[in-house]
Amino acid sequence: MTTALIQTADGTFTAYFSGTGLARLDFPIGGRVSRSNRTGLSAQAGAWLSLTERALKQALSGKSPGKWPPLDLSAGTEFQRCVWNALREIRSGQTKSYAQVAQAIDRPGAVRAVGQACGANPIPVVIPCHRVLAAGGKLGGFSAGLDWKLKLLRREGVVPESD
DNA sequence: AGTTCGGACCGTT
DNA sequence: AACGGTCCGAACT
Repeated sequence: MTTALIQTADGTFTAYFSGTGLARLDFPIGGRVSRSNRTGLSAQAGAWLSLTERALKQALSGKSPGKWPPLDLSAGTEFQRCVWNALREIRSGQTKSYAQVAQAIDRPGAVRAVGQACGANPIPVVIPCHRVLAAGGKLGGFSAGLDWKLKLLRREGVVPESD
């Protein structure tokens, strides 16, 4: 896997590319300053990086991200990939509850497992785990920090209920 | 209305 | 066997 840094107004993300596509995206980690490094990438990875960079910046500003590179979700279990695919169908500005997602993948009752799967999502923002709220439109949790979840949602025009 | 509590549910480690 | 990014109903303020 090759890694590459992506600078945005919100910090420096880290992207991981396998031979199949974008496999992982990390939120900025505090305090390190480095510049995007494109050297040493295969032509294909370079192209994917360009796509990722452009789409990520669009997504972060609440606009339509356009085309993402192919995603490599092979690290996940079958159930997790199922959930992640369902998440990708939630458009910007829309939200679903964990129960609704469970419903959508035809496993009502697997509500908590869905929560787990969301937390295991390797490609946040691209796979919009932040658009999944708790019942009643309440914020729910977020492994990368609730501040991120709020920030992303508000840029898409979503205002969660306060409990 | 709001709050707390308890149990049921299911995939992962 | 234990833990979640949950949910719902019951039983209280």
